Amino acid sequence: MSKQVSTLKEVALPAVTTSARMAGEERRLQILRVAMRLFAHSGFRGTTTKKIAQAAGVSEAMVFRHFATKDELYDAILDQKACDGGMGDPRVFLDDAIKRRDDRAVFETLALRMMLHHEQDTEFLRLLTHSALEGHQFSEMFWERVVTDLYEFLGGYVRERQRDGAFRNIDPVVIVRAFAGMVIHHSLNNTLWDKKRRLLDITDEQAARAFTGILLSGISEKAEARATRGRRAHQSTRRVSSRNK
Amino acid sequence: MSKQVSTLKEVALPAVTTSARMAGEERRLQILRVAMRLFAHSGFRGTTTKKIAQAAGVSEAMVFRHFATKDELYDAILDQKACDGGMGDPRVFLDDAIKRRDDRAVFETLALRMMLHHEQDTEFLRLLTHSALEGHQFSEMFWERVVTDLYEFLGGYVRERQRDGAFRNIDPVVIVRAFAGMVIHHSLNNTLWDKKRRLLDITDEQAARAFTGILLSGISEKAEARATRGRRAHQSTRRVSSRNK
DNA sequence: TTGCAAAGTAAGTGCTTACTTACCATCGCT
DNA sequence: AGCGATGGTAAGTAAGCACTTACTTTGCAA
Repeated sequence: MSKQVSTLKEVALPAVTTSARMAGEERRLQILRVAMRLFAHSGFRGTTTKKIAQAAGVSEAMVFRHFATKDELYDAILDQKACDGGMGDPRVFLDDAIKRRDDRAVFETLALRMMLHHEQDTEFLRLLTHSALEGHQFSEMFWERVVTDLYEFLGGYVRERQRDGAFRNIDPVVIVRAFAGMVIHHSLNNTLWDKKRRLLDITDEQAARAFTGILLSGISEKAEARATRGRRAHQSTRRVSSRNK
Repeated sequence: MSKQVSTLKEVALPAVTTSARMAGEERRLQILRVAMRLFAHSGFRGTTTKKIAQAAGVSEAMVFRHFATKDELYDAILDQKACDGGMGDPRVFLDDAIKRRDDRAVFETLALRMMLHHEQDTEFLRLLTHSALEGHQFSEMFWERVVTDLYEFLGGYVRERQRDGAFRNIDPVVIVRAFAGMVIHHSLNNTLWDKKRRLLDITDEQAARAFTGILLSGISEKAEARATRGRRAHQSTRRVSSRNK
């Protein structure tokens, strides 16, 4: 590594050309959206109120008319993100699959929902990670509310299926961690590390199917469950995304 | 969520009480160590030169005597971390297991090595994540050098074992991603999100064994490979770490 | 048409930041 | 003893920060 390496990239986000005067609420929302983008990119400390104002095409004073402090603005953004919940309630959109005891559907739709959410709202993962690093309440709240809940819920399902004799007797929490690990790590890779997808370029559907396949084969009690499906789910999906070229 | 939530935690790192005059190189290393801790905690922008100086028990001017700029100090730290490589060369410490075609040993020792490294050098993951979020060269370099290399190496092994007929025909890159996901996500959880291990408290050995078990059963061609081992590797390891109480 | 509330700004305020300057203190060597 | 190299500091500086003040413009209802 050479000297003088660090040059934090400047994102010249083009000032939104909303020339005219805006209604109060409209301007408020616009500032919120703009600030969200900036906070997601540079974190709390890396984003100045001046930049926010410039990106919104107003003076700094306008920012402070709508939000008393920078903290308040940040919290307003996180509030919004927290209300989104993330991707909807798993208890709802997995209800059907769970009743049918369709393990593949349970894990695959969950994986897909998570990855799609992470992909369409890339700011979310960035805000969350920044928050976790900075020790901000948001990440703690998200953990306690969303993550804990998911572990409990999915862990419960796994436990049931173990009682059914369908899954091997592995600590359900470990299974959930393994599954979440594959999915979230993949999303984190795509939004943070390997945006160009140079190492692995597959669609979310392919990823969801592959991860689910590995996990289910990995925890299933019966060998039969493995052979049925998940056999043709791949064969060099690498660098052949439906999205690219 | 209530208003005015954000209060970035202040870490009152006690000033290192090294009263006396120090030799140049000694002081330099001390500042480096102290700064590493602070940068890992608060990132580049969140760490002031004043705090570094205070934590090292010297005046700010001393910091700038040893490092011309804050950037140079940061780079010096990342240089050191990068030279550590991370955890040693997998091609070396996996050599034996690979020659024996001992899949379990290959994945388990790799997982363990990674997790132990992450645990004993928690600053590493934090620095890396901060760097990735801030778009710093360090993360890119790490990606290109270490990560890409690991994918290639481990992917190569997987491909061989597929030719042997031992593994199912899944894209090797996907398999590596799934494996890395479980391991890294678990480490990230322990160092960033759930430091108290409230959700899952197992030793690195247990985690390595469990993840390897799931992965290998998940990708093995033969049903026999599954039953042999990995059967008794757990049964509610939750909340019973050898380290706690 | 006018009046007035709300949208908007220019130019600050005081504090913090990275970094500097000009000076003192102490160690080790002859 | 004494002196130069080196460890160390107090007190800056200019730029940048979050936030304020005092003021101007504009849409629109009566």
